[in-house]
Amino acid sequence: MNSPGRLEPVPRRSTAELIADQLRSAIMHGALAPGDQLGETDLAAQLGVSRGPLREAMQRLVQEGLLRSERHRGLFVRELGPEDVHDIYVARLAVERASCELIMRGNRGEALARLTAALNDLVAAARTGDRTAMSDADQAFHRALVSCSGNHRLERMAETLLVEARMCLTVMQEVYPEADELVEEHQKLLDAITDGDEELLLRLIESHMLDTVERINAGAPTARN
Amino acid sequence: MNSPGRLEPVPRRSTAELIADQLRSAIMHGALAPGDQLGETDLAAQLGVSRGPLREAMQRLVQEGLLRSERHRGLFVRELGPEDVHDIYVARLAVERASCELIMRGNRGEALARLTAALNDLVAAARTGDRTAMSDADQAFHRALVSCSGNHRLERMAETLLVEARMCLTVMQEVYPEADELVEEHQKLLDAITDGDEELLLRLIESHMLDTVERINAGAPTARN
Amino acid sequence: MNSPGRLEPVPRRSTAELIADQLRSAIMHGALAPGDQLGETDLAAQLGVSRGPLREAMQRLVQEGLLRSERHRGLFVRELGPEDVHDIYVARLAVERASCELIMRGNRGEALARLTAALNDLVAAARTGDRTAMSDADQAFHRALVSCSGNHRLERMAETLLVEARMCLTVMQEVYPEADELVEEHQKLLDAITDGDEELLLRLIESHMLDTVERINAGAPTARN
Amino acid sequence: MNSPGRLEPVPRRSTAELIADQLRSAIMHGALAPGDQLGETDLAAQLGVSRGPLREAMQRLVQEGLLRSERHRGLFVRELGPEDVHDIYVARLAVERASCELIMRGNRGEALARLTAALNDLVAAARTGDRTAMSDADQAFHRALVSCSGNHRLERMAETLLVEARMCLTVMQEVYPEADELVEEHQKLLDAITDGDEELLLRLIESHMLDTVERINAGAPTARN
DNA sequence: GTGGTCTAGACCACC
DNA sequence: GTGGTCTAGACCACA
Repeated sequence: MNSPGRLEPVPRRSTAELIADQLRSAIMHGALAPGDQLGETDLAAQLGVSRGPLREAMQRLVQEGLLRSERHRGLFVRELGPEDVHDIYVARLAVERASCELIMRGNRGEALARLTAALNDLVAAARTGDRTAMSDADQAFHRALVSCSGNHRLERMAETLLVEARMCLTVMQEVYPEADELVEEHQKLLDAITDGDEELLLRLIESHMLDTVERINAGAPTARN
Repeated sequence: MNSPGRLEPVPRRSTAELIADQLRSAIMHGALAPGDQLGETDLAAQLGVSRGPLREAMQRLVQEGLLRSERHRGLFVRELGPEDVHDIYVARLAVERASCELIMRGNRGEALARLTAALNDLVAAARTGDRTAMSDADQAFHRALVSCSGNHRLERMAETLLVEARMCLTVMQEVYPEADELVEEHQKLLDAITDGDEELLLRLIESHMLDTVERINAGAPTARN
Repeated sequence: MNSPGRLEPVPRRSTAELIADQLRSAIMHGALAPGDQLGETDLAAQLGVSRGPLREAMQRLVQEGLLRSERHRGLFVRELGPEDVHDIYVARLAVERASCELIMRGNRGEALARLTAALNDLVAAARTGDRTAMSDADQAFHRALVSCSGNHRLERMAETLLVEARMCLTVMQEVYPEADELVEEHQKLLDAITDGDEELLLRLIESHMLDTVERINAGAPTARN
Repeated sequence: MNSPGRLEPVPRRSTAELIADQLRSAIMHGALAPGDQLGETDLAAQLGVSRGPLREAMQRLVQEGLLRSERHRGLFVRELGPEDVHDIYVARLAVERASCELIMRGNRGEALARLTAALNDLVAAARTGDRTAMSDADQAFHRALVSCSGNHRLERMAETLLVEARMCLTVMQEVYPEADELVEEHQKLLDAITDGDEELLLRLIESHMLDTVERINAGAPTARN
């Protein structure tokens, strides 16, 4: 916690980073839908920047795998098919499972504090019934989970995966679980951490991921890859 | 309200502006106290910037009157005496009175909405009993009041005055009003706006300001100017 | 009041401050017109200073609101639209009205002396028929008015507002009142102070400001904001 | 598997991608060492490209975490400390463990074929005794392992992690295992896959990773992070 | 003063 | 026409 008015280094992020965040968010929420082309001129105008830094930002997203580059054609938002959904959640499982293990063997106290806070936010969002808010809180919970592992590489990998997972949900909103169910699943995860029951926790996180794949691919019209 | 993920211009403020904000906040909260000298080298290191932009930022604060420049000696945080307290609150009265008049003759609906929100924050802060939070909320209320006038020049002038007013309070915390009283005074202001009673509103804002001067200068040990 | 020949500390102002004054004056008189870009290299050469202090001076004017900063594009003289004219004069009204009140309740004698002198200068300028001289004298009268309030914050705020008001006039010279009218209006203000008629004074200062807004926005081609 | 002579689309990769590969390779092999600054002008000249595409490529590596950006200072090769070594190998463990599971439950035949080939290359490299060749073959083995999982996200994540792991080794070459040992460890992994012994395989891959962390951090002088 | 950063504008290749 | 690419030039910040 910062004492108010303390002198701290001014946080100055590069323009490319700011733009990348903006684009990532737009892709995540579906403002830029899978398959959409990203026109440089338009985007630059909308974002109030010139094409240079915009191109740098887009290359970041290409690197992440959120954009697909076709030479001399342009950049497009990557499209997701059923096998992508599976890939994404299996990869998330790998990352979050490792995070869980690290948490159980590490500083469980801090993790509990942060995750409890995240769960409270999720409950609050569930009460409003707002799908977007619920998704945001869901995502924040899992981001916190990985962050609590203390492993920056896992965090880095999770960041992209969470955005991709969100894309899956955005395209097919109808299959998102009910508010009660969503809260309950995360409550169980938290309980397992509280109880120190690692085996249970790993089983829960596995089913949490794999069930989601089932749900999405069951309900979804097949998208092109 | 922004739809999430909408593409918006990336907000990029200059380094000098960011530093100025940081310094203003530090002065406001007393981390840089009246009379303190601002060493370029130290500050630059603490803020993680080089001396160039730091000097530019400091010149901004000199222009605002928060810093005092002594040639070839350095820059110092301006000290406030009783007559400054009076000056500040009389100037605030001029600005906020004008704002009130504009609000009563302008878009009262929007003003009510924003000020009600600000009052709620103040009530919440009062419940915690945290002096700093209460001051912040108090300040935010008045900033909102002036902002609702729609007059950018009044806003600009208020910005500096609010910081100076805060400096007065920071130096002499003991005289800050009780939580109940604070909330009540602002509630009355809001009620007057709701009722459309301009005459009452102007009387209230006047006493709100002049009473504060009394309270501060009564309770305060005389500071050097 | 300085007794002539008294030895007083020479006011050694910083380079940045001197440069800022130069620039402010240039903007005020239209040598730097609204929308103009301020090239660092050129200006530094013209003023015979290096870029460092020049940048510091320009940041002062940005803080005042006379310049607008576009990141990595440069600094530009702020452009004024009709709503700016309104904002400026309403803000001036707030400041000068407060000053008038303080004068009527304070040392009216000194105020009368200084304002009478200022009015004489205005009359002299009116005789020459030189528009710039008249504007200068007009501005000096109002600066003196606010200065007589004895409130340094009001003076500080007036300083910028007077420059902005002058910019409005510079852009649209044709609407400036006739010499007779100008003198008469200020004579009335002075009379009201002499007579101690506060109510009349406030009414006069209000119409003085608001009429000017009317005159400017009526006669002026709409400028971009 | 390409049948030789088949006509396939030429992989026309963007300039930025090609440059990124070059840089990544240079970092991996230590031609660009941790802490080194990447001067735009120099690099552009050396690579025979202009600064635009170079900047785009560098932003890719920033996104990957191989470069660190300091605003207005430049880009630097990220430095690795002991805790980074741990992070990297734990993350690799998560990725490769998941890959192993997928292989055991998927198309084990193809995996065996590709991994046997990779092991043969490793053996050949071991015979030459060339450290770099051994590292290359080691890396190729693990890249193949993850690739056999068929999960593109795991592949993507492994790509960066393998480069980072290689950086760890490059900095501290002396701790790289003996040729015999290296071959033996990988032979065991292959045997476990052949035998279909998933439990053993997971234990082997875990110790393979964690032992490496031990070895590196034991033998290494503490590097700055 | 040097070098990072961004903008603006031009040219060329592809569709 | 649009995007990919590159150059020129200015601002910005560091040393």
